[in-house]
Amino acid sequence: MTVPDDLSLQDNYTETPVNEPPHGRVLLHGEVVASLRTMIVEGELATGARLPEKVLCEQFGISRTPLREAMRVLASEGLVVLTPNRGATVSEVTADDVDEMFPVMGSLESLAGEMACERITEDQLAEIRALHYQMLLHYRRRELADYFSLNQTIHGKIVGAAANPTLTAMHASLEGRIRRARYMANTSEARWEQAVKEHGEILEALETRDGPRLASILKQHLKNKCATVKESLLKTSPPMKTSVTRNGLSSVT
Amino acid sequence: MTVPDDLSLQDNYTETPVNEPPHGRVLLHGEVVASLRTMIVEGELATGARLPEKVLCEQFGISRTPLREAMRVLASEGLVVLTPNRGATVSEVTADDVDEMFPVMGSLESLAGEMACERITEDQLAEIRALHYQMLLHYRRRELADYFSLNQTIHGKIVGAAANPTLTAMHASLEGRIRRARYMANTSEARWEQAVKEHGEILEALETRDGPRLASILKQHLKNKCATVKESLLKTSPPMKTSVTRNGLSSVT
DNA sequence: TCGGATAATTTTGTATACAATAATTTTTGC
DNA sequence: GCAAAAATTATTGTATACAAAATTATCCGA
Repeated sequence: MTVPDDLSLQDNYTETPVNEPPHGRVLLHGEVVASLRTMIVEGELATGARLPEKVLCEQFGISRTPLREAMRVLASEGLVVLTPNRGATVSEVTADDVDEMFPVMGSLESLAGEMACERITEDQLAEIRALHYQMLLHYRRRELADYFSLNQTIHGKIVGAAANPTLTAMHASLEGRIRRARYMANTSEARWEQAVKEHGEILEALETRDGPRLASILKQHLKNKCATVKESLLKTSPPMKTSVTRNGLSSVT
Repeated sequence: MTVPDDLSLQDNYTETPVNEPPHGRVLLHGEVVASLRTMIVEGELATGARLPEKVLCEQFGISRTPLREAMRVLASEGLVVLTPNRGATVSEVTADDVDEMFPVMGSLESLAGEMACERITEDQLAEIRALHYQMLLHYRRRELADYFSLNQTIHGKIVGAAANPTLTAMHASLEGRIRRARYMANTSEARWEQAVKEHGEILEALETRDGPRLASILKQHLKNKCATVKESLLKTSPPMKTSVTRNGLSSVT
């Protein structure tokens, strides 16, 4: 399997503090960071994959300077590991990492829920409600991927409703790292049903602006999600190795 | 006022994922990141200060390449703002930022407290106890700077006792950003007394391994700290402007 | 003298060059 | 034929070069 090798730099955006460029043009490394971040988080670049500069430079059509800047940033985000004189690889996600990340995610979302109850507007609530029922539809139809996508969106909207940029940034960063565990496939029917039930309670707590209740539901919801992921990690065979080559991304089983 | 201009690169360390270098030598940009991060967090480089590449390169004795890499990393940490074609400046810390950061800090420390109660060893507890009573001594003697320093250390030790690297990293990053508000000076006597009282309760909760109680004390403790900082920010005159020059850091009132 | 336009200078963003380390291949000795 | 050593190649880390943008200085007119 091979994907197109021209990763031309469209207008991806970064949340890194970069002021508006006076003349339209933007920093190259930022584009590359956004691109590679997506590729890593979405699993297009597998865990452990080497990231040779020359190849990536050719694919992005840039020189080594901005590419290397991007690598340093991704390393500081924990998505990439740098080994001096031996370059960069996509970082690994161990079961221990998952075990660490979820409690933190639970705290962040719990806070988000509490703040969201104080600040959410009727419009934002209506949006979340719509997403919720759309998600329920996907659940009925057993459309797992669509379900998960909306699920993420809803959690993101709740965090957004908390209107706290620091919280949003930390949540986004951690969410990206957690997403890499890609547990989606192996969710048991019972776990799924339970998650849907919790989402109903989440909406209810939001509607009644019951901050403490929402906080506690979200914390429990995340605890269950953590258990789901760990079950999945145990069952799943180790992820396939992909590598970056001149011809694009190729699976090497 | 001027400080020495040779910021030679000793062995500062980064928590960025960088494997051991096979041959002792380490990545230059990492050293610079650590150095500049400290300078920004400790307030040696004032909020809003421009960071001209040429000057910093001379001071660190390196070329622009690793310096610029360091700038990108600091930008991704939120300590520096990049404006295309106009370079880097130390980011500002507004009252709104403080208002955002503290609730998140409250959540993180609250989680840390809960986990610490589950995992803390007798040895770690003894260490914190020693630090606590040392801190009380500084309080009695009205040694504010020493008090604050130990205070930070204790909070850090509690987070460390939670034994969750993700949590530790996020806490450290946020702690650095909060420290920049440097509220220390204007803490009222009443606030100080209250904080000391809470620290007594913190130690008590740790000793009895009462996770929920510690979590709630810490959350309240951070809420009060937030109020202290905001009082202080209102009272304080805007911070003096320092700039980076060939001769070191110079105050320009 | 002041304001605005133009020119010189500085600073930045990206590309390339060069040196050092690591990986690979070839050679050599047994 | 195989293992170890040597030589070759590739890759990385840092420094420099060059072009584009922004800043500063200069000039000119009123």
